[in-house]
Amino acid sequence: MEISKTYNPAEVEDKWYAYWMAHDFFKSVPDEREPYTIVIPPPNVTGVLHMGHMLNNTIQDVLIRRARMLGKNACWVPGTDHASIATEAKVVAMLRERGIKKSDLSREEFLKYAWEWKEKYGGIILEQLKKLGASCDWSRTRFTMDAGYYDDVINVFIDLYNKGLIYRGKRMVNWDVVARTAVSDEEVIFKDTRSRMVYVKYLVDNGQLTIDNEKGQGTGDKGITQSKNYIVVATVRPETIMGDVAVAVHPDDERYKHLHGKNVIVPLVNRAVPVITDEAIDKEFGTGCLKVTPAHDTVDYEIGLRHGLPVIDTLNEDGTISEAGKVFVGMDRFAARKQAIKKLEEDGLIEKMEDYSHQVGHSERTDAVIEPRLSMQWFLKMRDLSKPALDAVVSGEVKLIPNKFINTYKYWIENVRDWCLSRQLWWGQQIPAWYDGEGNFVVAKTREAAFEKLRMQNAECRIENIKQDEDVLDTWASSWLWPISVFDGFAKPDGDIKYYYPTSDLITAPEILFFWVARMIIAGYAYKKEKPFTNVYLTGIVRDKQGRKMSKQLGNSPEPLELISKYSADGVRVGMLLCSPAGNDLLFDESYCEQGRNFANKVWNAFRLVKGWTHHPQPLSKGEGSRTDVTPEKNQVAIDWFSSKLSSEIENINDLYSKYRISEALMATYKLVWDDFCAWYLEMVKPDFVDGQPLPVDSYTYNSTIEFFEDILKLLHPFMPFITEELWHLIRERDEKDCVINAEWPEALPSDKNIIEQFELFKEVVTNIRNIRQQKNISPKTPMKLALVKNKEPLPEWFPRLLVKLCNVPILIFGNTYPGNVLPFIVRQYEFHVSLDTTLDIAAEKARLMLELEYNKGFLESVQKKLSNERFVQNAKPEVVEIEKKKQSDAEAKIKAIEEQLGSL
RNA sequence: GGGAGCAUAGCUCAGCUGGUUCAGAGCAUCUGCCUUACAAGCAGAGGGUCACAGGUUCGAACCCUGUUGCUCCCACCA
Repeated sequence: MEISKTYNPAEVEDKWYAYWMAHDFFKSVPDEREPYTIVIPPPNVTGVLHMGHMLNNTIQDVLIRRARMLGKNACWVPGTDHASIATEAKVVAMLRERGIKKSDLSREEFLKYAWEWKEKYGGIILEQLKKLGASCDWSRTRFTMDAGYYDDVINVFIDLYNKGLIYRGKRMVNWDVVARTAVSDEEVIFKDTRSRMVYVKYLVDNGQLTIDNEKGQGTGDKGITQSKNYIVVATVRPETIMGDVAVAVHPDDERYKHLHGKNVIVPLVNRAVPVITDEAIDKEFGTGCLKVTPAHDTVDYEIGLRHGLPVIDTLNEDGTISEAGKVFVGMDRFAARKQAIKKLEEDGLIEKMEDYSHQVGHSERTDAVIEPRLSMQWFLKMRDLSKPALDAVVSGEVKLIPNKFINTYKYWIENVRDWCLSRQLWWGQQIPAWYDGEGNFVVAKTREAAFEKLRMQNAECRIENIKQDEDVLDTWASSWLWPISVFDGFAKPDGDIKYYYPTSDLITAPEILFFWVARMIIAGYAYKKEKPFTNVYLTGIVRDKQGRKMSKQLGNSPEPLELISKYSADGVRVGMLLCSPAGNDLLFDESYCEQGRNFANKVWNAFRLVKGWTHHPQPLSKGEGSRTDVTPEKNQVAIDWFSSKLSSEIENINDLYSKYRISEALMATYKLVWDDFCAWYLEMVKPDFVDGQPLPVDSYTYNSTIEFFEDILKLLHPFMPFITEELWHLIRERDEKDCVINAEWPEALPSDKNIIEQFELFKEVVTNIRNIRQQKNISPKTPMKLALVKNKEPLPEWFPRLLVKLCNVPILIFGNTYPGNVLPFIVRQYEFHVSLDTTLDIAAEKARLMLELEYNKGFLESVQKKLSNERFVQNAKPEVVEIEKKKQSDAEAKIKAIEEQLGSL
């Protein structure tokens, strides 16, 4: 059978994914085993796979596959999030392309389009995950707007309302003028923005008064005191001037004391407003005067409340100036800003303008500049509800990995503010509040239930006149129930949830620590009296090589599916993990995927080698036949060594997994396979050729090698599920259900430290000899002769025959050297000579030895210095002193040997 | 403005309670090899004042202080 020289992943991947599915290997049903559960962070239903998903889901799949192999009942629940704002925006855009305006549609019509969209595009991202190899239990796929899920969200809302934790009120909220909805504090991104600070004159109402506005009155550099009948207010939002209802100064500000209680004229609209005093004013900022616009600024709103000021809302929900603004009505806020400046200039009311850089809130979804806006919304009181979620993380009941996020988390919870739950959108769970049109409202699940309640407040109320709240809930008010709802935890508290909850690990991005993780923990304690998961693994952000976040706009993100077709799913998975240290951002580069692909190919070729062996069905006894150069005795060392090495590495790998150092676990596996297994083990046991034919391999060696290979496939499987499954079936005849996906994770047997140590010595000798070949330009095919000249302890008896195998150099002489030219080298306390046919460059050799001598003398000196330091000998631990003493004697021996060599030259 | 974290080879990172081989890995680089598993490979080599400056200690990449540079989080300074 001819096996391709390179691994061809395309058909292999589809074949095995279908095979796993057909055999229900991803499916989990509760049983007597220990559960291992992951709920996927549900991607937006409109989403397409990006590199962040690739990383996140690769890690989840690695963990779930390993758990499955460890004999746990592994359950990975997939699904999607309805993502109200994002999806609604996409549907609106799609309708606009078709010439349909959202405003022309009824709610029902719009939702019909939205659901059509969801049915058509909603599954794309999940299909893409399958290409990556994600072993989710697809039969459990959930969507946050599924009927049952929808009910859970509504029921929780009603419950929280009944407990007095949800209230409705007119508050200052973050308003997204593009999406025309309120958004939560977490959805506001502050960005450094350059604006113009405009210094606007507000004339004092009483023409008699003169005010001095200059700092350092009369003594400043200008030397001139100007008297003015105005005060100057600094603002970056002159378009809000029409909403001004006062000018505030600090009560202690000497500059303005004479104005307390006076009126000033608001420009543009010529309204007289009082000068008030408030502690909240920063005397140092701007001119120390604040224009008070309660409708459009949080601070101003609070000042307004304290002083009983009116609220003039000059903005429409789409960000245009409202009727109440009186001027620039209907104009967009930014156009109005320009116009206001122009008008103020014309009126001579601008003192000066400055460039000003500050943080401005933008909508996470639409990137529109957020307007603080007063509006009627629903809020959830967070303080008491979040208390258990704080304790859980602080006590370590829920672990954050890496734990540097604990501080951030703590700070957020401790300072959490009430959560604005309502969104002025249609796509989402509609708020179950009902109004009778006369100022009464109730919260109830159905119209009928609402009617019953409303009748208590308003006997006249008629069922056909009551109206449900138009708003929907924030998306996160549904996804915070994800770990409970995906198991029908509300509807069937004694069902699957009992088995799977709390889930094991949550793998997600730190960006949504507050949005989602914190709130899931809150909901978990509120509704299950228990944490939703034990470990939260926070992945880094995928960036490009220049450290920029990958984004569509920058166009710096590779297309994941193209990467997969180029480098194979296994290659890309390995590539993602190679560059993702735990908890740090990763600078992604395609070359990592190339490395992953090359690694897959290496494994493939190791298989080709083993597959090409012919082997005797029975172990051969010694001396049987002439072609039995390869005997079990000869390979015993290699087998013993690798067996020990394998076990100690399994231990190491398990330890790394337990610390969630996935990238390092991969690297340890990589080196075990590439270096230990391929470069050393296989090189030692592979058969020699006689007459162009490889000698048969004895069955003991053959079977051992196959078993090692199988263990290696198991260790590789979480990282490279496809190639390992393919090889699992090629390497041995299997039953239909015998797959690596459900094979048992290899056990670390007791390993022989001694043989591992001996082998390290062996490797050093081999490297030295190969180095000499390289230096002297001697082909590996040319046999060389080696002498062991000096040794304190005997070499393991197997050295000579394995040296022949690996570097074509037998040790022929012990305790003596060769006549003629020899090249010496020292490994630990052993001195070797290689016999050379070529003449030796004495001068060069002397120079080399002198260098080595000098170096060792310096080293010895530093060790002696340490040992002659009394305080070191007294204070250091005895074993440390012992080590230093050993270093001293080794160095002395080495120096002596070098000197002897120099003498003999 | 407040807080957190980071700074180790050209790149990405390890380095766990200060003390094993005068600082490790992978990739990249350089040199020699198409050696019948693999050139997506083999063999070998080079490469670091552990950001900077002080301090503690017999001993510091590691602990302390300061400086510089980067990143992230939080925050209503108009």
